[in-house]
Amino acid sequence: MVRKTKAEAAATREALLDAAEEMFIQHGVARTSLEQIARHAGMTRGAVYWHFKNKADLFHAMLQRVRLPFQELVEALDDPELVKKPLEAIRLACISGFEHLERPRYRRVHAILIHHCEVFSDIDPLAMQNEMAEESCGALRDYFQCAARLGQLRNDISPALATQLLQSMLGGLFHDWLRNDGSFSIYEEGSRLVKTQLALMQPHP
Amino acid sequence: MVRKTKAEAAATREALLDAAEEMFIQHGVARTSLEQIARHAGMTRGAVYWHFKNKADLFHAMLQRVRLPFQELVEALDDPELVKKPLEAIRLACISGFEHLERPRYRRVHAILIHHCEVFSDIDPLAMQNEMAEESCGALRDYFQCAARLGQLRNDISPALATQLLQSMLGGLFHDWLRNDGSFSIYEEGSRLVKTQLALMQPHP
DNA sequence: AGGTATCCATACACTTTCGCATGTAAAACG
DNA sequence: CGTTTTACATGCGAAAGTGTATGGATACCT
Repeated sequence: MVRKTKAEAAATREALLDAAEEMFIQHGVARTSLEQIARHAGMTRGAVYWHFKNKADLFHAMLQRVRLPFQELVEALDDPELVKKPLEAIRLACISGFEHLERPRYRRVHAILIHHCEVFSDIDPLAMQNEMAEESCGALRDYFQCAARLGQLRNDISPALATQLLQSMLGGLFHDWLRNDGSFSIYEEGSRLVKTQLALMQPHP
Repeated sequence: MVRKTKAEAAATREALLDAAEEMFIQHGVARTSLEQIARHAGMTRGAVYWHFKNKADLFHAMLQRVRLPFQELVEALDDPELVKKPLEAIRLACISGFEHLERPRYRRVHAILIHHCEVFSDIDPLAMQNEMAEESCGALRDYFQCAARLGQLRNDISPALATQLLQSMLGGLFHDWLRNDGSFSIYEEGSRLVKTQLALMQPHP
C-alpha cells in the first residue's frame, strides 16, 4: 500500500503534526528527530520529507493550527452594549481566551513554543511571543483608554499603567499554568484574578 | 604550556562557564556544542571534559553561580520596623530582587533557563522554575497573611488571592523583561508596578 | 630533587541525524 | 484504459557531536 487518496494524504499530514506535538512536548523540539516523529505516527521519514521541507517547516505548520488573535476574541463577543463598558469587554475577552487555551491542542502548542523550544534555523520563538504580546497589549490599551474617558477607571491610574498591570498578570498566570502542566484550571483561576484586578481598578463607589 | 597553577585552572573553569553563557544565550543550549564553548574560551574540548562530566554537568554548574532565594532578600533588609508594615517589606524585597536581576550575569542565566533551554538528560528547567516560584510564593503568602491580621489589606481580598495576583504580575513582568532582552529597566518598571499594585490592595483611607 | 598528580591538547571510534536519491504501487486524469 | 503524477518507503553518503583513551609538560608535594 503506497499511494493514498487525497483525503488520506491530508489525514497523514495531520497525524504527523499530532505526533510532532506529542514528541516535542515530551522530549523537547531539539531532542526529537524526524525519525521519531514519523515512527510515532506510523510512518517513515519519507512521509515527513514529502509533506514538509524540514523540521523548521513542520514546526511552522504546527503553529499555524493554533493562531488566535486577541482582537478577534473581543469582536466575537458581538454585544453592542459592551462599548459602554470597556472593562467588562476586557473581562469577557479574557475569559473567552482562557476557554480557548484549555483545549488540549492549544495548551500543548503554546507550552512547546514557550517552554520546549529554543531558537533554531528559521524560527525565533521569542520574536513570535513578542509579536503576540504586542498585539494583545495594543488592544488592551485601547479599551483602558476608552474606560478612562468614560470615567470607569481610577484617575490615579493611567491607561498605560493599567495595561501593563493586567498584561503582566495575564502573562504570569499563563506561564504558571503552562509550567504546571495544566494542573489547575486557567479558566477558573484566570476568571477570579481578572475579575478582582479589574474591580480594584474601578473608581470607588 | 600545559600544566597551570591552581588559580589559573580555576580561572579557566570560570572562563568556560562565561563562554557557555554567551553561546547558550546566542544559539540556545541544545544548538551549542562543547567544541564551540571551548573554542570561544580559547580552549579545546579536553578542558571542558576535565572540568565537567558533560554538558548537563556544565549547565548545572552555571546555574549554581546565580542562585538567589527570595527569603534572603527580605532578611537582608534587616529593618525591625518592617514587621509592622508587611506590604512595605514586600515592596522593598521586590525592589531588591530587581536590583539583583539587572546584573548582567543574573539576567543572562535566567534568560537561558527560561527561554533558551529545553529538557535534556539530567536537567529539568521547568522543575527548577517551579521550585523557585513555590519558594517565593510561600514567603509572599506569609507577609500578606500578616498584613491581613494587621488590617492593612482590603478585607474583600484574601491573602491567598493577593499572593496570586502579585505573584502572577511579577512573573509576567519577569518574562516580558527577559523576552525583550532587557530593553527596559525591570528595576524602574517593576518598582512602579509593585507600588501601584500594593497601593490598590490597601484599605481605603 | 625526584616522583606524582594535575591540567589540558590531540586523536580516534562510535552514534545520531540529516538531506537526497531512488524505487514503487496505486490514485488521478484525459 | 493507458499515462502521469502522487504519496510514500527504502537506502546511502556526508556531517556533526559525543565520550574516551592517550600523550605530554609542568606545578606541587615530600
